[in-house]
Amino acid sequence: MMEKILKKVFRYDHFRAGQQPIIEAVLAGQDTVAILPTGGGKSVCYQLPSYLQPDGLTLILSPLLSLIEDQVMQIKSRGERAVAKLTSLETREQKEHILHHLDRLRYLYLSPEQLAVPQIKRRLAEVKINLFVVDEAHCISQWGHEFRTDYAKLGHVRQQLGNPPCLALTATATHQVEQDIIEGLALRQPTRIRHSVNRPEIQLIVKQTEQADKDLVLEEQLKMVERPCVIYTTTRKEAERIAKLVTNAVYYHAGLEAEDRQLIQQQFLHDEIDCLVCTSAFGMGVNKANVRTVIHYTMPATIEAYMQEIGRAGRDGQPSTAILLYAPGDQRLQQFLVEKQYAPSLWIDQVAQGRVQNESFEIIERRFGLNADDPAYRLLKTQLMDGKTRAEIIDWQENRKKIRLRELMQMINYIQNTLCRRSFILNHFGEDPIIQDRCCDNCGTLTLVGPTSHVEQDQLNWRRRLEEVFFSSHHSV
DNA sequence: CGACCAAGATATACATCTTGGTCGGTGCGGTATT
Repeated sequence: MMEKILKKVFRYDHFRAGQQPIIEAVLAGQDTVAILPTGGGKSVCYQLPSYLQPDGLTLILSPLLSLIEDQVMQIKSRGERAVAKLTSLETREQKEHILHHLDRLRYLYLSPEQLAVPQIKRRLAEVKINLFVVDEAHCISQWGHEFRTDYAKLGHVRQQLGNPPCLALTATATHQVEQDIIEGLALRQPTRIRHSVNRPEIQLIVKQTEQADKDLVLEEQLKMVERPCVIYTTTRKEAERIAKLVTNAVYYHAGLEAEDRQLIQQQFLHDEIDCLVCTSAFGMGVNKANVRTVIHYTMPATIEAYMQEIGRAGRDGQPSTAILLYAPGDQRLQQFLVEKQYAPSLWIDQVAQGRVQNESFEIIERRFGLNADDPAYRLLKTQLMDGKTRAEIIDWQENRKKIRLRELMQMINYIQNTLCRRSFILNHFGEDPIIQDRCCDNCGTLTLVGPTSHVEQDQLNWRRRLEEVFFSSHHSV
């Protein structure tokens, strides 16, 4: 029966590794955490069961509006019309229309923030929800604690919706992240389906250098690797600087206009751009099969983030390369970025004091010159509104900082480790070590090829189009 | 915390050093402003 639907609705002949047990668990009504390699056909896992159920709704929580958009389009393009999305892009009228006709829907996509809206929550609590899906579930751990706190509240919301069975999907999760997911979603004895996070097609290289030589080392490496290539930097400024330095490179970060971001991503996807220099803003949901190389000009803050980022290489299974450049002191910027996410104790005192005296946040903000858009302040505000005391907040923050600095330290350990890098990572994810060809620089089994270019001359008109975009306007940097 | 930059000081007539300010990532949503 499952195979029939797979063929008829999704036009696939066979299930891919891991899909079947996940679907079975879902159909049995079990809470499930599934760690599947990227591009492993995760959407079939939650879209298929719906056809084996007489009625009811599948809710899908997704981190990015662009991902929601893509998924809805894909579903519609295979002929399924019973799908809708609830985001800030819908008008109030559209939202009301959707909420009044939930019985006609098979799939509803939304952001965690929308699910926190009382009116939406109330309405959804009245209908039968077959499955509560959290896509890119590592966001619960990565963003839920401080950056997008609605992620951390999904478990509570799910209970308010009558405890529908839950499916959490991600490509990379340590046991700690998996634990965060289970707790964050309030799962009960979940079925855990875990595939190896190893990506055998990606060889792992670290180049230690001095700060002053970094550009040279980068250029040297670029001569030896294949394109398409992604270069990750920590700051927007650096992304722009390096994009100027590298032939045919284009930069990408969250400071660009949404249209420019979309254009650049599309051009990269269609092999019209050969080398993309970006911050961590790039990558989630990007499914490009032939990325041959990912270079980190500066390191990310965690090994999980590193795996996510290099995991964008080699989706086609062909030999690929991940190179990380490290100069002493590189971790300091990441350390700073961790610390600046938390409010200084002065703010905590000022705001907590004001709240005790029953003052509005608005008045407190004005008196102490606090910026309502500052993420650190907003986190503090959320915690106070959740009823946490000054002492609890300070304890919590100290603990979180400690955890995150420890994660950063593990990243440093990866860089300075002199044994097999792959085994180091696998161990980090709780897996057994492995021996393979094209492993890592420490194993000494690398293969490097000459540079290649997938960009044909006649495709270079992207430059013209980009120049139009950049020199005509508006874009903020 | 450190990189970067602009303004000012120093010592000399153009350039270098010092000081002080700003900035540094990821996204949702909604509010205030053009």
